[in-house]
Amino acid sequence: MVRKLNEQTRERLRLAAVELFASAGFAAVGIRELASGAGVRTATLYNYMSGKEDLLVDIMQSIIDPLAEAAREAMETYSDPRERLVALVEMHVWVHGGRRRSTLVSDTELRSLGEVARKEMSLKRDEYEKLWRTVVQQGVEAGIFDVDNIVITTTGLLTLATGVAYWYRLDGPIQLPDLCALQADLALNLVRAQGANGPVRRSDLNVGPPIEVLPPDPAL
Amino acid sequence: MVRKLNEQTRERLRLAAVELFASAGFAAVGIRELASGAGVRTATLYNYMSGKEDLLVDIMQSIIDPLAEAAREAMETYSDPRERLVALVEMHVWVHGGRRRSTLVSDTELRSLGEVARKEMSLKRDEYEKLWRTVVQQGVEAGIFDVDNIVITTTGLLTLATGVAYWYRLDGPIQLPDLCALQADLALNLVRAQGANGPVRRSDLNVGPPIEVLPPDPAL
Amino acid sequence: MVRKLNEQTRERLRLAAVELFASAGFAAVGIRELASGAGVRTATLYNYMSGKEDLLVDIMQSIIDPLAEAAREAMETYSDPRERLVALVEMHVWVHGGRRRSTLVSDTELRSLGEVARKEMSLKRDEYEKLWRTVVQQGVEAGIFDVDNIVITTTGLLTLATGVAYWYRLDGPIQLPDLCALQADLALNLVRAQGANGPVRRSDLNVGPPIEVLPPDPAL
Amino acid sequence: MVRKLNEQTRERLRLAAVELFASAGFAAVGIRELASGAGVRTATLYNYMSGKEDLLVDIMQSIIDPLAEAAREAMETYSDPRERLVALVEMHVWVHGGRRRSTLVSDTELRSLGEVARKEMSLKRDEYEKLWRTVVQQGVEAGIFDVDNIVITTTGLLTLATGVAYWYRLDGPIQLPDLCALQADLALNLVRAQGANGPVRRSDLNVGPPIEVLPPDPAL
DNA sequence: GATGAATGAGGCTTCATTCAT
DNA sequence: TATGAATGAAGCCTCATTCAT
Repeated sequence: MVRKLNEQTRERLRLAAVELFASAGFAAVGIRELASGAGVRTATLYNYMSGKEDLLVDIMQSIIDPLAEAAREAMETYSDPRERLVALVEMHVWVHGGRRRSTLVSDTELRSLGEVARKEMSLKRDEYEKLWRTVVQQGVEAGIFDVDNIVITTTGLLTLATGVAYWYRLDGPIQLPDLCALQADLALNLVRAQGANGPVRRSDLNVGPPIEVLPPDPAL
Repeated sequence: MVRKLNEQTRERLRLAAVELFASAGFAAVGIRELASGAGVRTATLYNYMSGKEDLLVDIMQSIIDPLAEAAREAMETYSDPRERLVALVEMHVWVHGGRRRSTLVSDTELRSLGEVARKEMSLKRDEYEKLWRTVVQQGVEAGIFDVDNIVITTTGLLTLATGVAYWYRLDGPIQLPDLCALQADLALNLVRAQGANGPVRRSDLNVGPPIEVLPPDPAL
Repeated sequence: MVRKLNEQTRERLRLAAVELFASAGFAAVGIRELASGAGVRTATLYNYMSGKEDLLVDIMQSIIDPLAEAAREAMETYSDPRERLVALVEMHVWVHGGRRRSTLVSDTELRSLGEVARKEMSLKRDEYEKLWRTVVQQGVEAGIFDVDNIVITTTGLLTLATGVAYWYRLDGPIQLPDLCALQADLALNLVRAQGANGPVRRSDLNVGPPIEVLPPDPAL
Repeated sequence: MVRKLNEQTRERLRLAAVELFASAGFAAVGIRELASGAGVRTATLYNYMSGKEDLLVDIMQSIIDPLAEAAREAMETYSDPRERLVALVEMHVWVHGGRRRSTLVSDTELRSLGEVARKEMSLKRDEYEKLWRTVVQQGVEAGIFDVDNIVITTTGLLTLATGVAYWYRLDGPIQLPDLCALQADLALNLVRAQGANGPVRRSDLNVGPPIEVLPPDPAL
């Protein structure tokens, strides 16, 4: 029954880290702030981590692994490049909108990692992005995407979908599923996706609701 | 010709600051690094600045003011919302591609500023973004942009154009003017810009070359 | 009995601060000296203070509050202005002679305080001095003090009694109680205090031994 | 004609030093402040001094030498210990009231001097004080001073007369000559100076106006 | 598991001073 | 004479971390 307190502290630390890293940046956050955010003394932190970087790695892994997993799921669930694109965008936005702080940190603080961790994360990220590029390519080859430069456009798609982390608020006027749909349409616009009769929109496609990776959490 | 030693140091400091802030983040850069980057001792730095934040403010102003100026020029030069959009995107990309480090810092480190400077910069940025929103609105009202949500789309346009700072290299395979055109087309896609016979591309419009704000500099 | 290490350090720091500030002046004392005086490294100091000024404030409060308290006691214990004056002088000298270093710092370093603390201390000091002035006035009004200028004379009384901090040594030839009596006589001289048959001396009055505020400490 | 500028700077520097040292203390004053007080850059200061301590030494010498000189004059002019005491007090007060900042520095900053200069100044000061003690002793031996402890009383006399530097203002309500007379009376009180019919006051003695050492200067 | 205490290293900044011009 | 530029040393303070309790 004593272990309950324990997990509370661990959880508060996680939250504090996400909140602080997201708002001030990893380098600008001191362990004193982390400790007071978690309601303990600095020395206590070292029962929960071996160093500040641990916290950062945890945050990143909490994002990047589910994201990769969900991306694979999207690829398996759909085969039409337009549907695949929509699914990718929507699960990406789902995570970036639903856990904006964590994804912000994840997207921003690669440089703050030590060499080992950085390489590992970079690899994962590259693989993830390759999936997206593949889909764009498939759309182009299928003649249903009209794209000048595949690399730039893919980057644009990712940039666009990632951007929601910078401004979206779960408790704002827009519901997360609606945001997903809106961003999916933007993505289809970007690649000039074509349907039977001209430009295609999300609502024209046979795509289910967003894959619900990671429950949204306004604190994360 | 001897009096230049001074300006050389100042220039080297500027370059070092941009380079270091861009790659490691303001908070993670120590003044020792800045000093050695500028080829002087730390005490010497204080002949050129009153504090580390000075360097950051300088960088930001070097970007944000020219950007605002060029945006105003774009608005005056063109009246068609599609042309205006293209002009905005192209001068934005011109700067973000041509001075990627400075713009990266400018876009990322607002939080590192003290309260006074932060407010000032925020104001300027807000005004700048309002210009973009106005153009989108005008396009929608004119029936030539097909946009679901003006705010989200405007944010997307800015995100997209700003994103080039994260990956574009002046010395890479793509020429800056070409990048501008490509990004302009992406923007037109995003708003589903319409011409006489369907979707419009940059090449369909009567827009001159990008406004050449700030000469590109691979070091900046 | 092991838990005292802590208080030992704190005490050593207090002593070092008093000693150093008194002999070299607040501004001339570096935290390195304070640290080595306390037998710790500089970083350790900050477990015991939030800044150098803390130490100064502590010293001042250790003097000024007991002084005010004892002054009030003197006023309550006696009603005859001559007796009151003697009591004030003696408790003042008791403190200034018994804790010369602390009082020296207290009297000298007001200017080294930040604005907030300075104002607070100034207020307390002003109130304290007002008590003295009141006693002089009462003596004049009762016709037992012969004083040309009340303000100047009061200042002189305080100057005189405070002055012992500059030269008295607890371990010198003069005992603290004797010093008190001597200074009391000087004070009576200064105001030309009159008794039944001419000038009055301390031994003519019905005054008990000095109020023993703060035990004397040659280190303080 | 160019030398005029020169002397202006030297003079401004002197004034700035006195003003700053008096109000903040030698150790707390930086050469930047001295420079800006003198209206030049820091490097320029070194055309007028060989180090910060020079300024302090100059200030002290400007006080201590004239003081000693005037003390000797007082001893030569008068022979009655009561008159001598009055003359000493009045010229001391004349200087300490007329040049309060300089005397403040002079009395306070001995500790800030290097060993060599400190010893020299200490010697001068000791000699000066010895003169005072001599006078008190002579009064006691002549049976016209009633003093318990010669050393303590002498110290008290000096403390009292020196004290004016801490509060007197040339531009306040009290004229300097009046202040001298008031303080002379306080001194006579302190030693219980006797005349033909009881306690003696300054006005009972045959003493001329204060020796006018050093013209008063509110800036000094 | 929690923490008080301590610390080496380094944070940013100012110090007094020198020197070439 | 005046100063812009540079600097080693030191200023105060915070950093992340360890360890005994």
